[in-house]
Amino acid sequence: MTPDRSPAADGIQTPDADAADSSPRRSRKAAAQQRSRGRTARLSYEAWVDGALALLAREGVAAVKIPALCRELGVTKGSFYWHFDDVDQLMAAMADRWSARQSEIIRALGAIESIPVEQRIANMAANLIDQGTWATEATFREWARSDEKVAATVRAMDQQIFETVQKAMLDLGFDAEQARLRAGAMVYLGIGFIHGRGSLPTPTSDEAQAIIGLLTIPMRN
Amino acid sequence: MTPDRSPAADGIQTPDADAADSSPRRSRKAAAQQRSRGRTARLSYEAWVDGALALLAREGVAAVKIPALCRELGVTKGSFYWHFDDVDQLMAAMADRWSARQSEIIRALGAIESIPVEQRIANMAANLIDQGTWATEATFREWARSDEKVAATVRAMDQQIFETVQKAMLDLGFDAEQARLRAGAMVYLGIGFIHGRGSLPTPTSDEAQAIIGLLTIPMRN
DNA sequence: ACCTGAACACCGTTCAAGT
DNA sequence: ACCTGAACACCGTTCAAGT
Repeated sequence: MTPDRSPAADGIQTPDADAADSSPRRSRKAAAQQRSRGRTARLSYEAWVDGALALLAREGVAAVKIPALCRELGVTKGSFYWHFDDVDQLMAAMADRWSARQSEIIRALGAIESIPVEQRIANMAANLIDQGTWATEATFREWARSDEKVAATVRAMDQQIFETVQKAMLDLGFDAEQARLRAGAMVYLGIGFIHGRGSLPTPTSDEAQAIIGLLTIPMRN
Repeated sequence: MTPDRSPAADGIQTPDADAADSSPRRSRKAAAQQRSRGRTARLSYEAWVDGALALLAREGVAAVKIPALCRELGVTKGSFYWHFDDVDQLMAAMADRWSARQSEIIRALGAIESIPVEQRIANMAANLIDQGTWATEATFREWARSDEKVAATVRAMDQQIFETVQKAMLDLGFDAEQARLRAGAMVYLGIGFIHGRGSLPTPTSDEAQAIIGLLTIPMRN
């Protein structure tokens, strides 16, 4: 009921912090029961999340149902509730793992100093257009609308992307306000592409390049 | 399964054509039974759709359940299935009515010849930022991901908006390719704003104006 | 023509009982 | 520590029967 101010929503998250504890949102039940054997419990937990992500990738969001997951893993529904408090917690765990991966990709793409700034942005756009990325992204953003935990994860990712792009804009020589404005436009453009592709023809990478050009080198025209 | 190339998705739809038949997707059952009394059947049908839209506006997408709707209208679940084949058809009917309204608004905002082109675009942006519009839009776009009929309706709307903006860009003096590119960027930006607001701070109308400026008058800088 | 009432399948959740 | 099996509430859908 109260707005969820989870620490993950408050800025750049260090991907390693998430990767270190690979099951940050696990059930209170499981957490309490874990101390004695640790290993088996954790493996089992990861198997659930991996299975769910596999189902998601293969058959879409509508297929992620507890009975289907249990059939896949060869257990009964009751077992699920030993590992998770409810289905929302599964979703949060899936979102955590996926966002840790994405977060690492964004960080890597933005950090390579050896390539020019504009190329870094183009790489991020290419990553977005890549099928597989946008499909999973769209699914998680859809979930975010009905689950505050997932929403917080998505917010943290958007924030990280925004800050990465903003820094790139500053590196290009724009002043603070112009950098903020242009970075915001680019992030909204990317989000719009994720949701809008299907309504309008998907831009080719040349066209994507041209649109990025509009926002990065306006004085050339 | 096959990509839905419904005629409505292929270009500008005349809003009046939609408005004339106010229940274009009604149940095959209802359509067959309507000839003798017409009036009462239609009123009842509209009451269902209105009730569902009211529920949607008041309590969000998760609250649009058949039992809740029936409670509100004071009937039993069985009654619902006399008017509709299934819940997807209700959604399609809701989407139709809402998109007819939005379509008319867009058409009106784009058509006023007396005001300058840039102002027309700014008006469309203002309509988008208006709360109420974006909330309902986000909900329908969410539904579109799991319902092909709703998806077709959303596609038709995006297409109409794109063509309106593209025409505005041509009026501003851009050549065909630049107009297409910039209009595409603006539409994706708008869609991104609908889904992304919440992740990033909502732009003020001044900021929105500045972003539009980036895409409409690049040579000024 | 329009609605009721009862049924059925399916999903999320709980929990006592097993090993 | 981890899982089974059976139960319950809830939602979508069907359909014979009422008026």
